Amino acid sequence: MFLTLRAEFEDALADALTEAGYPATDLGIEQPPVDRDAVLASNVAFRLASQVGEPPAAVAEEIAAAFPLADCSYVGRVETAGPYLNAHPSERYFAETLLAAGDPDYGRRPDRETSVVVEHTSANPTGPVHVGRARNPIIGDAVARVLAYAGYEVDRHYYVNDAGRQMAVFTWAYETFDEAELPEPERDKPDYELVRYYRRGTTFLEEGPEEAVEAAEAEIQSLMQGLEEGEQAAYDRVAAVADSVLEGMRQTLGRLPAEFDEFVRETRFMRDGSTDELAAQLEDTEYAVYQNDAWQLDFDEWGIDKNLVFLRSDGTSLYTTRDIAHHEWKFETYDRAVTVLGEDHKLQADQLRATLDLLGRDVDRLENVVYSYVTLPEGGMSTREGTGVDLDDLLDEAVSRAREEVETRLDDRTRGELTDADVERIARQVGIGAVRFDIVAKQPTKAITFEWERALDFEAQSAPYVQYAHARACGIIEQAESEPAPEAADPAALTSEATRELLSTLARFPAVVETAAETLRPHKVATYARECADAFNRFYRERRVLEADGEVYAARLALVLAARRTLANALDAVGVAAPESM
RNA sequence: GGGCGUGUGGCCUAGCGGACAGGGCGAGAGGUUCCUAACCUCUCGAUCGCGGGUUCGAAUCCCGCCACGCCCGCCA
Repeated sequence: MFLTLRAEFEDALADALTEAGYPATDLGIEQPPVDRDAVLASNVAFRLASQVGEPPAAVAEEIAAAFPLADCSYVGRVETAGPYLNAHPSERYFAETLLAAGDPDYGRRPDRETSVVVEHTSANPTGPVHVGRARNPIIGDAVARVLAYAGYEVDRHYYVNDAGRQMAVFTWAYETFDEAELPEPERDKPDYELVRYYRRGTTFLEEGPEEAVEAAEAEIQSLMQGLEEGEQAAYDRVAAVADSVLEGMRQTLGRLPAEFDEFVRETRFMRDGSTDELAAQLEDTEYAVYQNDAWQLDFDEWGIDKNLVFLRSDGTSLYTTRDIAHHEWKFETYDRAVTVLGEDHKLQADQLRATLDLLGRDVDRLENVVYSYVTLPEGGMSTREGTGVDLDDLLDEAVSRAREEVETRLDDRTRGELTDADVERIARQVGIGAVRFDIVAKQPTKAITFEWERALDFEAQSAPYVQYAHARACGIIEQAESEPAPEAADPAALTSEATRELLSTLARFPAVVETAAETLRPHKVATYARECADAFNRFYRERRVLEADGEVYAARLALVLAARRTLANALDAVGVAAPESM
């Protein structure tokens, strides 16, 4: 509803400006501060005043007088406040918001008939997912969800780097070392079991006797060569390791939840010949240079002073070469491609983009979401070195703390009994939701230092805060004597500031989804969910629903339903569960 | 050295050209005969890293500097 109102205000304001004899460019539309009950405002008067040489407030008055209010159905009133022009909503705006927000699909935008692939996580399958990497699946999944809400057809991909040296080392280590000489696995899961070989192998290569290391290196080299030449046996050996580890990682990521439509293997683009084809194509471009026996691309024209080697002197391809072939495939298959990647991959991403550009692809279809890693107070996390906090441990701890919370509240409950299974489910929704929300609510480019207490705060501004507001709304509806009936409710019965403010907040949800999707910033939805919970909690404290009568009761109950839907969908759009009771 | 990113009360964070910079944590004071107090209300606390500039107007844009992070491999 807000989107419609904004469009209406823009048109009417443009008309008013023309009518008053001003140019209708740059309408200066903004959101007024929270303490104003206007929904939209314009600051055009500032600019026009300096052009015309009149005081801004006088110009604002002039525009207000010319404002075609009669043509508007959602803008009910326009007022000046000094130099500002404030638009107040009509009763119809509130009525339609109440109706729209009661829909289970509230916030979902119409189908755009545009497919987009969101690639995220794509961590090398070397071991358990640790918290340092956890931002990627959480942001990635939220980006995918927000895009889906905004009307895109979304596929989620995990790109598996199964062709690199790391995986060759891992495979060699797995085939070489005996389980008997390894420590006990930290968990009974394939990723935890296998990472022991990987750690053992890398340690051996660093510290082992020179001759043995050389022999190992030869074996690793031959494995990589096998992959490059398309030997089935080589693929099978690597896949045996990669698939097992990946399965363990998939289980952990599924807890967030972060699920994938497809695990796209790097080796796929070697086996189908597309990497070789691409390399040949690149050699023929005017940006290709042959230096030091290796084929490279020169990106001066793109302002990148670092050449990209796309064929080694031995003629083999590199990770980035394969990734370019991978992206050519994405471009053929999807309308848009979004990649969520760590800040350390930025240069590579810029080179990838430049390469696609020089190949004549429309690189506007490719967008990146870049995030910084989560670090520990003492430094970064590493799978190879085994430093860091495993995501499984963080989630377990979050769930267990949430369970304690639920259990201490059990005695104070006034509504319904909870079974043990309910308690467990709620603990999981709340605990994992808290971790997830904490990450998704922050701008990805900001660095995060991991601290248990901060990651597991269940109070204000957290997921549980929003979830709690949702559960309250559910509680009211559950105990109401009649079903909420938005179509029969009259918002005129909603008179208090708190009710009006809540309704105004709910009205903005579709616009928030739109902006978040456009800018690929799911944290905007998280911020909004918090604002919704704030508005609902204030309403909850000030106005009783179940004790009201007649029109007021019906209107408030409809408002509660609207808030419930909005809160549930805002949480869903960032991938946080919305329990009906907690 | 070059490139990219970040710098907002003690701590975390929103805002990224417009109305006195919003929240939360923390500290303090209140609030439940009433729909779940994981809540609400009030108080305390900010040279928006520093210095210039553009503008009627700058946390927001430009330039310089400082601090921190990341990258600058025929690794991934």
